[in-house]
Amino acid sequence: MSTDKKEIRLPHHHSDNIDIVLAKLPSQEDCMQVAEIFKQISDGSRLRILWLLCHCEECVSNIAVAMEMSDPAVSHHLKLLRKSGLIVSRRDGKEVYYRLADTRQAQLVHHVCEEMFRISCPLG
Amino acid sequence: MSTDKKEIRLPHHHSDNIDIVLAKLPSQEDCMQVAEIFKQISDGSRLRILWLLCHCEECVSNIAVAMEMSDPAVSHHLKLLRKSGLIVSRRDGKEVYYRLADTRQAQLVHHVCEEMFRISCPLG
DNA sequence: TGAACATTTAAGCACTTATTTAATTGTTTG
DNA sequence: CAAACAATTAAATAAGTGCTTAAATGTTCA
Repeated sequence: MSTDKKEIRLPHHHSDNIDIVLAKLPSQEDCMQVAEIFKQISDGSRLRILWLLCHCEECVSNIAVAMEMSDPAVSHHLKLLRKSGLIVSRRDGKEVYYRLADTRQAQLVHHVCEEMFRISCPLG
Repeated sequence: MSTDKKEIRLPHHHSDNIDIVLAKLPSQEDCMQVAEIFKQISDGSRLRILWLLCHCEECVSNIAVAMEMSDPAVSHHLKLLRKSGLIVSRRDGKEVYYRLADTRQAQLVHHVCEEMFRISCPLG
């Protein structure tokens, strides 16, 4: 397994440590993978659903009413969130309950959401 | 100024503290505002550009070569990042230099990106 | 089994987005 | 001023997204 990076020669030279920085530049693949996580909280509706699931476990119809959204719209977002690994689901009778996943990614996303709301919406 | 929230009555009752949670639920407007920040790092190319600007100040053509992208594509992403307030620019002669903004949002985004790469791409 | 409830899926639509190529603007310097 | 370089903007396009309505699937219980 090789860890070589493509040699990049920049047209201009501004700083001496640019080569060190470029050596650590994440690959396109890694960036796409990480961006996929952030994509989950890049939509207001989905971010709001995730915020709720950071604070309680709930079933689809309750989430839909709380969000003032249709069931299919909520189901669509829950599917994306589950596919990304940020939430998990369990069925109990007729209802399917969703909650935050117990992973480091989910914990980090939870944390950054709380902080960003604190910073950007201090009166909220 | 009123801080009232719309009364929401859920179809099902699963937990007793759901009302407390719903009382703290961020508004749709606040969620859209915060999601707008996360939208900046929800695209792999833009996330990679921002990662670079977290580590150095650079001009457009150098960024384009480093990213192996066209100048207009890079310029497009830089425009979005600047509009969001995460980066700032300065012109020096023919070149325009971009760097991370000195704001709490930018610092938080920087931090969460570093952590997410560490967690999701430990070998990168 | 069949009716009612809960959730998901399918199809379609309006809208957004990332990129390319080409043209334009801004800046320096011969 | 004109040529060269740096960056941005414009137009066009292909792909993706969020939501709606309608249909289908899954589950319970009388």
